[in-house]
Amino acid sequence: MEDWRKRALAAFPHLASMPENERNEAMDAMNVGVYPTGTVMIEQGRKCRGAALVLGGVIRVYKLSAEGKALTLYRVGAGETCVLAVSCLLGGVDYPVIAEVEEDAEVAMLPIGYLRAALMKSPSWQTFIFASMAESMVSVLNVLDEVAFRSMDARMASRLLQCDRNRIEMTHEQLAQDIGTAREVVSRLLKELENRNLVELRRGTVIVLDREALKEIAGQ
Amino acid sequence: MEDWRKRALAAFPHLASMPENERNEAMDAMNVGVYPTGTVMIEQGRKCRGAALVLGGVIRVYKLSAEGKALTLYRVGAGETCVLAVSCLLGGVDYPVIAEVEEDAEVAMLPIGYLRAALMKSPSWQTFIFASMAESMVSVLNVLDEVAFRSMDARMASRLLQCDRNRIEMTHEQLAQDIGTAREVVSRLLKELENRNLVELRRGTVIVLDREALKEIAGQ
DNA sequence: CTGGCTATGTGACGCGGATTACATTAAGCG
DNA sequence: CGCTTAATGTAATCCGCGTCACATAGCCAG
Repeated sequence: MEDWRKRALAAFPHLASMPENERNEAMDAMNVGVYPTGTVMIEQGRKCRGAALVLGGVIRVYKLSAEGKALTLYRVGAGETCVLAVSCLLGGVDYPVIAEVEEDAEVAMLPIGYLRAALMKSPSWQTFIFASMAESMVSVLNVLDEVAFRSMDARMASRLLQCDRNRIEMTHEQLAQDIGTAREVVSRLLKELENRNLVELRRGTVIVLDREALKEIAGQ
Repeated sequence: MEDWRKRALAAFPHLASMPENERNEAMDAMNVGVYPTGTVMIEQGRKCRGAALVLGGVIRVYKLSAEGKALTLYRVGAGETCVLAVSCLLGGVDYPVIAEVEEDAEVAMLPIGYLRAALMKSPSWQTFIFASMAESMVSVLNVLDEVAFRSMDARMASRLLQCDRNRIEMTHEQLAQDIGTAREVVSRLLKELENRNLVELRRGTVIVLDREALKEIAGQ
């Protein structure tokens, strides 16, 4: 068995639990590739050609304003798929966001035709795709909620809370692009948090010291 | 044939073009009801129990902030379905928005169980549901774009452009709830537009006079 | 260890728009 | 027809945060 197939099975339980012939057929249909950081998988307003199953690495999906301001919608990691794309594929609509590789990503592309057929006959695929769709919808709605109703410091706090091991290895500039503001604003807000001993600042990383207090700021 | 069935066929072409036995089975599974303006179909954070196919009237889907500010995501009219709900249903996630009847609505509820089965075997249903999903995703992304990147006057202008026969029968308060701002702001912006002869203001309605100029303000 | 780059710190300033606080006007109704 | 209520007009003010304009500080390569 090719190497990527093992990784695919590890990353996607629904594939693993599929009848063997069905699984092999699906995997035969996939095109696997490794894309380096910075690769733009999908551009604003372009149709895409398949469902991208991510085996490893991270893809960031974001919107870009006319003036170049960015706002991250969500990230897609191992075991996930870029469903927004799938939904647009199947619905035949343009994909109004940008998807860009953030950490070298191994991706299995499943052609739209195969996926369509699979959705008809395979409960595994159906459950998987619908669950992914719902999940990404919820992500987008959460972003919308934050952008529409919350102040920058609340958004900053809630961004800091989504990290593992209380470290975020990003520059202020990158954080700014994430939550959709200017770098100076991020610096200001972080400095304020550091003064209150809620975070520690290093060059290129933020360390969270007090999650509880940040939750308070983020607001429920 | 019951009356609502005719209306359903008229509103949903995919139903009409379905094999007759399949169609009848689907319609037998539906629960039809008329809901008056103001009925809350789905509340924030509640799971819902079926796919709502709208036969007539309008349902407004919106988000509500902690402080009570509202922001409309999209409206669902005859021939459409509230897919956000469907997506959450199928994905088993909570529905993080509110759906409320804006104009007395006749709705056919298709139980989740039936829908699941139908999606497995019926290309018609599959196409319909995926198209609806993609469409609502695009709506939400457009709202996000506006909220995140555009100024109030641009949002006002683009709101005014989505109307038929150049009339919008809403109070400033309602418009404010639509685009997520305060009533005073709407009044100010509209007055400004009236002074520039782009709209005419009556009590409870706005009349669009110059779509081209509004498009200019809305920004591409 | 030094020059040059990238990341960060910080103040000053301005603008959009939210808020407050009323005045005014139109519509509906007894 | 006057009263009541809902809708609108309009200041004045405030505040978040985006922008500009730099200063400083780590970091790596030569």
